[in-house]
Amino acid sequence: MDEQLKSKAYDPKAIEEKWYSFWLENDCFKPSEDTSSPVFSIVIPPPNVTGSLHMGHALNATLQDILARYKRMRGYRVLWLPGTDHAGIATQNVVEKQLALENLNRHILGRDAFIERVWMWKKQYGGHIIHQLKKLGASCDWSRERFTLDEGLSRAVREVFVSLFEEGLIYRSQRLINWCPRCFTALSDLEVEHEEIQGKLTYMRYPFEDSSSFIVVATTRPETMLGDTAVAINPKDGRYVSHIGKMIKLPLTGRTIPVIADQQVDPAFGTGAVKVTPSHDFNDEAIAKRQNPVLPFISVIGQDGKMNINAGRRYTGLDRYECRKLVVADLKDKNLIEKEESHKHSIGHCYRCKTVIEPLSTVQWYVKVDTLASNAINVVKNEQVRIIPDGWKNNYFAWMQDIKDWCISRQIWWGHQIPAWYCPDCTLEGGTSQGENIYVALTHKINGIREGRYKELASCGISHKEIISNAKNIRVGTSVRPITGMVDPTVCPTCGSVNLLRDQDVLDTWFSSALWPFSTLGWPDHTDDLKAFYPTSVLVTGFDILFFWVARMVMMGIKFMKDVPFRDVYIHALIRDEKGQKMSKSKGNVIDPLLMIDKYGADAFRFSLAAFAAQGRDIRFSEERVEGYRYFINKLWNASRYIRISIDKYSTRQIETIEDIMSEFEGVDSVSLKLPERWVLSRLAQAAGNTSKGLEEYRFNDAASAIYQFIWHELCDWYIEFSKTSFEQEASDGKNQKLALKCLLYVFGHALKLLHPFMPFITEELWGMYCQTCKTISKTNFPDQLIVDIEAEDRIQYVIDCISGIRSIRGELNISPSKPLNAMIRTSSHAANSNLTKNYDYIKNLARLETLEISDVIEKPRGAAASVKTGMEIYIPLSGLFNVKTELERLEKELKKTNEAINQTNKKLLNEDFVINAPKTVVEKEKERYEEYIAKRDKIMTNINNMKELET
RNA sequence: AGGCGCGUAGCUCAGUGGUAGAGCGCUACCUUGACACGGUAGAGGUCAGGGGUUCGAUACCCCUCGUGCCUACCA
Repeated sequence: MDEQLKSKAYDPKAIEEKWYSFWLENDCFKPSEDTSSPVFSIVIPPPNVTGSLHMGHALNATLQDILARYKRMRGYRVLWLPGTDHAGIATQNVVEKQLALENLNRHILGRDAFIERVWMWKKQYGGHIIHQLKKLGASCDWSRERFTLDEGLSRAVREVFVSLFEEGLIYRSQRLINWCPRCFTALSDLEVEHEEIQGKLTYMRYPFEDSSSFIVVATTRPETMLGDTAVAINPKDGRYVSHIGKMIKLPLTGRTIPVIADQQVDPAFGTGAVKVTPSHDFNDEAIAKRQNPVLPFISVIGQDGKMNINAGRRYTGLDRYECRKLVVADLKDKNLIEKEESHKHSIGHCYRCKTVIEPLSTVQWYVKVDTLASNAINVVKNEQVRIIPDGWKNNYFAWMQDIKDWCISRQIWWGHQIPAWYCPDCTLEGGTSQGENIYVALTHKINGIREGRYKELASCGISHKEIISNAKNIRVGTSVRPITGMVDPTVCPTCGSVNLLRDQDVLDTWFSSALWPFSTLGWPDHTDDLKAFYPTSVLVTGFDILFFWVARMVMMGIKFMKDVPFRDVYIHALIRDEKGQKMSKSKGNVIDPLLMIDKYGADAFRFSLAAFAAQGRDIRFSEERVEGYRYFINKLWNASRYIRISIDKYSTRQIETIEDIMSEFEGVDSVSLKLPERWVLSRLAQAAGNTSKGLEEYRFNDAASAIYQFIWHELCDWYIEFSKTSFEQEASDGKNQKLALKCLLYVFGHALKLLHPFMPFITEELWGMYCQTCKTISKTNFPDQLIVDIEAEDRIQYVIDCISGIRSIRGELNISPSKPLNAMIRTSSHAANSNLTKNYDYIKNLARLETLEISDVIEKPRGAAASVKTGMEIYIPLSGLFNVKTELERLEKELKKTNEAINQTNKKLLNEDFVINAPKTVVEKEKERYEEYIAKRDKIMTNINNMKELET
């Protein structure tokens, strides 16, 4: 006797690892060699290499795995390509934290040594999330695993960069950007999270130069007043128009600044007068640039978030927030604070470290996105890319139409260093040397100088080589021409100088992620994989990266592959905790998927995620439901035990393999089958159809519930119970065909296949129990084109109604299930009579009857409980332990229900408009219902009267 | 401020222009030969509120309330 027959409970731990290794060893996850098959390909949205699996990943991977496994069983050539991205800022942060523990920092190490160090870290910890995906059962082709900093992917990045630059779609520009003073880098607009906070609005008095009076401005950032270069008012604002052009003596600084006019100023907000700090506020930058001449830009805050020398000696070196306090205090001393009021406003935070971002004016690299974006809009409009559910289309369009140029340079070291070089020896049009516009800060003093223009350093006798190897920071003005190319240049193509400096910045990680759908397949080479698997079939992802990836992948795909990167985009929900809160480390409400797998098994966890994944809604994770699906697996396990026990009991021959039995059974003519067998085959067909339909339409929850419903409430609740009778009948009928046993195996085998994409482990385990030599269930065909048998469904449904009627009487009168009953059924139609008679044994056994009489001439016995159904009346004589009062109550309740139904139906039928306007079929149906209920009511009333006689 | 979504059983959620559903929980009875991680039978819902369209609305439209998210340059 083997393990299953002994164990009444399923233990996932024992088998999951075994089967995962088995699949790997047998190359089950690699695309088939058969190039004539249709192709289905998915690239995984690469998780951060620093990451560990969270619920979002688990859901994402589970859905992809379900699709991949399903399509494999459908005969597709499936590629699911895994990998991770290098997560520039996040990874660098992690390693820098490590260094800090050793009292080191990246500048001490130097760039090369630092990068070496990050690679070491990646080698040691980077496989973490991949390992977790395997625990989940993900059927990725691990032989094709990629990383955004791979040699091949880096070549793709370079190719794209150079090509976009040469086309003028990549350029450098000095403007305000979002700067994270902690990560010390620029961020794109998307990487800034806005959060509403309760702040203060400070009203400050700015006196006019002539001290005649003052103008009051309101601000949330008093410290920036040190960099103000104007006060703006709306040109239509009568209160202030006369002030336009007047000069203000800016407090604390001694500078004078003008009052200017600008349309954007809202007279209704604050005082209607706005201080303008072009260097530290995006609005103010725009106002400054609209003025003629342009307002001066005075930067008072440095990259470290501290005030710089321009802020004045008193404030230099203070943190922005310290300085704010001091400025307000100083103004108060001078009686220049009018008031402070509390004020709600939203401010930007770094998405990696949550530090408040600082707008700073710097030179950065940008991608010009307008034409790329409009193409990306078109392919969604004309459905070359489908977004599912399509509610997200609007968000996509809205974002795309409003898109601004993408800042792609980051001031960090971990990533793809920008392939651009500068020549300090070339001469600009005006005759000045480019070296005048390259500013170098050295790590230490050389020849008495620590920082300065390249030309200055060179003239102090510092060699080019020394400059490069000791540079801490190199800033290059926008007037300096970048040199780029697929090969690192060694000489300047213009002047022949060999003194080239490489751009220090790296590219945004998302820049390489945007190429993922084709760079992972080998582009820019024309590989077989690229030909076979691009465009990919579907991208499965959460909406939070719709813009980060989907949009950018579409742009890059169209641009470089001349085709969209994927046909479908399936956007799944975000997983929240039971209270609907977003899971986050800081809230401490994170549920670790691996914990769930440990506790309930990967199958139960996966199935829960699929069942949760209704379209267009967030998911509140509920552990209780996971537990519920573990029970479901246990149910399946025990159904299998029943089957194996039955085989032992009824099969005289050697056990055949499940594959043989299933194919043999396929040849059986349904005419030779009894109704329960025909019924379960039909229900299987329906379940298979619904499961496929759900998966094809990305309605994972529908697919999951179709298979759940079938296995538990049809196969187990009814067919297995019917089969007990069928087996006995076949054992005694002398033919020894064992059709029912084969049918059960056939249906069970198909059910396992239907379930396999959701629950790969248990289904493989059970499948294997019926055949040591068969191929893995993952390589069988998904059930398809099974036959629906409506007649069998209707007839068995009638039998089920009959059995339920008897069970109701038992249940409601509180009669023990073990007490055998005698039942009489009076039928009122030939069809009913013949149907029930044919299924006599099934009714008798499933309703636990001692005797059963079916006839159309039955006289209702005295003292019997009754149940009235369409076409039949069921009587259970209960002399002795019969409680008249209880039975009366039961009948009264039934009568009430029936009367309500009659009223409802009657109301409709009396409504002429309904009869005239409603479709004929609906009216007919309603009439039938009415008749049925009337007949039922009459019978119930008769029974009630009988009962009352008995009572007296 | 705009845009999007959600409000259905005690809880978590499906769903549909024509009889309101699931899982968990609850009640009663049952160690019946696959399964107590189980079986059988029950209880429980003005489908947020108000208006409109319709023969008929939980579903379609409008408004209100509640709630969540995204976008925005009100200093």
